[in-house]
Parts: sequence; structure tokens; C-alpha cells
Amino acid sequence: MARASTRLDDAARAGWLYYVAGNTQDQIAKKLGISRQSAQRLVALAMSEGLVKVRIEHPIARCMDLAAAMQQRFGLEFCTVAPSDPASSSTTIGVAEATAREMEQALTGEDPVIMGIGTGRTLRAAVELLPEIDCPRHRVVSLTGNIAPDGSAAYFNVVFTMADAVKAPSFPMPLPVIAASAAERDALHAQSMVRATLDMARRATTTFVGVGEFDENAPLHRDGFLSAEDVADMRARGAIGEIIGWIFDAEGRLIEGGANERVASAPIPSRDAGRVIACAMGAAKVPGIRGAIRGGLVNGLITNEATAEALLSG
Amino acid sequence: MARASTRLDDAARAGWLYYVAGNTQDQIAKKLGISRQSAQRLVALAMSEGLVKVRIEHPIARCMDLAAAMQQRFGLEFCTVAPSDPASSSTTIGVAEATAREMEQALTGEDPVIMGIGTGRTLRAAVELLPEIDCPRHRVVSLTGNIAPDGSAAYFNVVFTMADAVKAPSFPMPLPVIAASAAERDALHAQSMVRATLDMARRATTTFVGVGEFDENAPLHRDGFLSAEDVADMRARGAIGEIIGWIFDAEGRLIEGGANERVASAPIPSRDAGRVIACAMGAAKVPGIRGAIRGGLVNGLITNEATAEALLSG
DNA sequence: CCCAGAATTGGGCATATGCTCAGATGAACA
DNA sequence: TGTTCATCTGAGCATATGCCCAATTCTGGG
Repeated sequence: MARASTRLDDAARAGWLYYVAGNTQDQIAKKLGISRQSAQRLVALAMSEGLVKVRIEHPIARCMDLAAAMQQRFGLEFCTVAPSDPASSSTTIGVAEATAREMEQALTGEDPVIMGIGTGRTLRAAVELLPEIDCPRHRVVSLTGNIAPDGSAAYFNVVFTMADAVKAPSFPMPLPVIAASAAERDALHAQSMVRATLDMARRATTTFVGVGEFDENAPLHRDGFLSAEDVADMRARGAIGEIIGWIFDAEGRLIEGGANERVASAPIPSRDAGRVIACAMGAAKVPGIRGAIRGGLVNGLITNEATAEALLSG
Repeated sequence: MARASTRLDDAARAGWLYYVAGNTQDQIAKKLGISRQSAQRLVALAMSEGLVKVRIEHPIARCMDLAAAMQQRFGLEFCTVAPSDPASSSTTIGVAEATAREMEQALTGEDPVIMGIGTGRTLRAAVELLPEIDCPRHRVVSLTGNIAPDGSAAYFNVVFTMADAVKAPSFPMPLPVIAASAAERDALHAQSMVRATLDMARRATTTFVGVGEFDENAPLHRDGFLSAEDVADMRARGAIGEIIGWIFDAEGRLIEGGANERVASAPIPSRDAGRVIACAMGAAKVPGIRGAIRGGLVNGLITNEATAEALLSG
């Protein structure tokens, strides 16, 4: 009788007794007439030989699988996939909850964090789900301006809403997302308050950003920061998506020139020094999300099942 | 959002991280932002809620499942199911190996055992597979006579073969399996040597017996212990199988009168004080095996897949 | 608004598990 | 037959796990 097969047989037996019958390794050792250590080795062998198949019977399991596949495929440090609700056409459901959960966790930790916050509908929905937390040791810094083109406070800027829920010092930026010219942008950035905020943004340890699509529905256009001509120009240069105003192409390279010369946002914080998590879902955003993670603009992603599947199938 | 579903979601997440991703509970706790104990509770919940399905991808797993089902269904204290080899028509393959394994284990233990041994082709095949063991602290006692009807040593008596392999004191019985009459049986049993052996048989702690079918191929008939008339008579009384010569019906009740009055074997040892393990396989033996376990003549069984399936489907 | 009961949480500890290391065992080969 | 190398084994220990208990937080009445 072949020794190898006997060994695998024993491994299967041990694995069955351990995982299916719930025996301890001591009990297995006794039943098989071997030492506890040998039983442990057999159980480990059964596992490493792939004899043991575990699956979780729950919708969440699919999300976890997708998240693991995303991390593997795109080298993400962090990925969460929320269940898709096919019955809902909301553009935030699931992702907003997961983002709120992640924000809450970052703010509940002991170590002081500088949380960078981008802009967009998804983030806004997430922040509105935040419970009241008292965390004076953390700081929340906006990476984008909060002035709409008409001079009002930009609705989708998030830092004020966040300040309501979270008792942490917050740092908005009294700027538009995109200035009228590079010179105006430089002048605004020269203000000492703004300089201090930009400096803090550079040191953010945890950052949440939305991803804007860059097609005819580009939020930068809808919100009035870019004209239709700006959009057409940037699309001609390869624009496919946008993060806190910075416009990038399908490879995640920031487009040089054009509207990007006038972006008044802080640069995207360092992905080496901290987490930069994109929170986005929806078919329209798939090319943008793919670009952002391929180009390393972000090292984390919170999305939903359908979007993750689309990203992985591309 | 329903609390219960969130709790199960978390359990599924924790279960996935634990069983699929191989995280420790500490890591899970950190990732989910909860305490280690809560993570443990979630993992346990995932298990108890049946979210975690484990299966072993190996032919042996089916055997283990069948064995567990047999124990459950028939209240056996012990059951082993060996893989069936459909390519072989051997009447012992698999079962003999498993029996040898079990014998070896009983003899390798520290506690002194009195091992009772029945008769039959299966047992003989098993004993021939035994390695040399030196175990003077154990005793091996034959439960049946070893004299064939023609006066020669009965081939299928096992205790001598066993004595070759196992360095333990062994106790054969110089008797036929079935005597010519009850009076002759009583006379034989009156011998002091036989009485001592019978006494020891009564105290056997581990016993291996074969199960003989009781049809036209009944081993008791083939080996010349019973005439065709005896067989017909006992079958008319409901005989369906036989263990060390004792003939029983479909419910495992020993048949009163007839050939059983002349059986010279020791009684089947106590199933309360020790293990009595039937080692048998094959379609012909299914009714006999079923009777033996239903009637509690044995409390252990070593069989093969096909036989176990037949027993469970009946 | 306050309180009793129930559920939930985290500390602490006994047990189970995974892993390393030195010695034993066995196989291949001169 | 003796030697060498590789594999296997079991002791010991650090870590992980499961579970009990006291403290705390919710919940549903008075």
C-alpha cells in the first residue's frame, strides 16, 4: 500500500475529526493511536493539502471574497466590499454604511489621527451616518475647498457635517475646489491659514475620498466648477475620473495642464505614510476607480459587490 | 436596520476572517474594532448558526460520515467504515486492514487488556496483517473452539496466527465450535483448562468477532459444523446470522433450542464491560450485521462503505 | 424620571494549539 | 555490515482559544 496515500488518508481522517466532528487534537490522537503532535501535524497537513474546504453560507461571504480578490489583484492595502442591494438605485447605499463604520473605527482608536476628508455625495452620506463621538485627540482636515462657484458654501463639502457629529478639531478650507486661474489658486494658497491647513492635509494618516466620474455627468461640471469646454478639453487629454478635483486618466496619472493647473485642493496625501481610501460605487465610476487604484492614487477602497465584480472582470 | 441581521452579518464576517482568511481572533477584533472576546463570540455564533460549512475533500470523508451516521442510528459505541474498492471482489479488503489497525491499537495501549477473538475469514485476514508486537501484559483468548469436525485444527481459528505475531499469552480452546450434543458440550466445558479459558473469555475487555451469514453459504455449514438439516431447521426458527457459532434472528435474539443448544463457544462477552466489535462486510452479511447491532450482540462495528450504506438504507 | 431585569462586555484563567529543537528511526548506498 | 542523510517523533514553550464571572449598558415598565 502506497505510503503517501495512507498519510493523506490519515490527514483526511484527522481533518474530519477536527473540523467536522469537533474533536480536540488530543481526542484525535487518542482515537488514531498517535501523539498529540502527530495529530496536529495531520490536521495541518489536511489543511495545507487543501483537503479542508470551508465556506461561509451568508451573503457577506461573497463580499469578503471579492474584497480579498481586489486586494490581491490590485495590491490594495485595504478593501471593503459592501453587499449590493439590487432593489435600490441609491448611489451610496451600502458603501456609505461601510465608510461610516470605517470612519468611526478610525476615530475610536487611541492613537491620534489626522483624518483627511474629500468631497462628494458618497462621503456626505457616510458622514451623516456617523454617531456622535467625542474624540478631541483627533483632527479632521478637509482636502478641498468648501466655496461653491456662486460663493455659497458647497453643499457636498463634508467637513462641517462631520464636525457636528464628531467632537474633534476640524479644518475646512475657504476656497473653491477649482480656482479661476493658477494665479488665483496660488494667491489663495498663500494665505497663512490655508497654508497651515494644507500642511496638515499633507500629514493626514487616514483619508477618505470620493471618486468622481469624468463624463457628461462629471460632478465637477454639475457643481459648476468646470465648464463644458473644460470637461471636453480634459477628456481629450484622457481624463477618466477625479479625486478631490484632481483629474486623472485611465492609468491613474494626473493629467498635466488644463484644469488641473487651477485645482485648489490639497494634493492627495501620501499613500506611503497612511491610508487613502476611495469610497465609491456604481457603473459610471468603474473606469475612474480602476484608474485610481491602478495608478496608486489610493491604497484603499470601499465599494459594493456589483462594482467590485465590474472592476475584477475588466 | 434590523439589529439581528447586523449581528449575523458580523458573525459571518468574523467567521470568514477566521476560517477562510485564517486570521486569529485578535486580528479579527482589531479589524472589526471590537474586543477579542466579542470576536470569539462572533466566530462561535457563526459556527452555531450553521453559517460555517466545512467539508473534507477526500474519499475518507464519506467513510467518516457513514461511521458517524451508523453510531447515531444504531447507538454503536464504536464504528469504523473502510473505503470500498469496487474493483475488488475480496470479502475482506479494507475491513481487514481497519480491523488490524484497531487490534494493534488495543494491543499497543498501556492498560492490560484481555482480547477476545472470534473466528472467520475476515478476522483471519486482519490478523495476518498484524505487525510483530511485543505485549506480554495483554492476553488473547479464543472465544471458539479450534477443532474442525474431522479432528484437524480448524483453519479459520485465529488465535494461533495471532500468537505468531503478538508476543502475548494466548488461550485457545480445544473444542469444536459446535459439539455433537448438549451433553458432549457440557462435558467438554467441564474440563478445568476449558473452564479457566471460558472464565477469561467472560472478562474480555476488547473483543473482535466475525459475523457469519446464515443462508445456503453459512460458514458453519461450509466448514462442516452444521448439516444442511441443521441449517434448514434454524432458518425455520428465524436464523439470519451467527457470531462465534451463536445463531440469532433478524432482531439479534439468540435462537433458543436447535443447534444453539450444542454451541461450545464462550458466550459473547459483556457489551457493558467492554467493547465487542463485529468485523464484517458484504451484501450477504447485511441482515446478520443488522440483527447483531439491533439486538446489541455487539457494540462496535468495522465494515466498509457499501455495507454501511446498505445497513443505513434498510 | 427612576428602577429592576436582561443582555452585553471585558478581565482572568484553564485549556488547546502551533511551532521549534534535539534526538530517534529508517532508508539508501558503499 | 556500517555509514550517512533525510525524515519523523515527542518534549517544551509561547500563543491562541474558550469560558466563567463581575461590571456595565440597554430595555421596558412603574
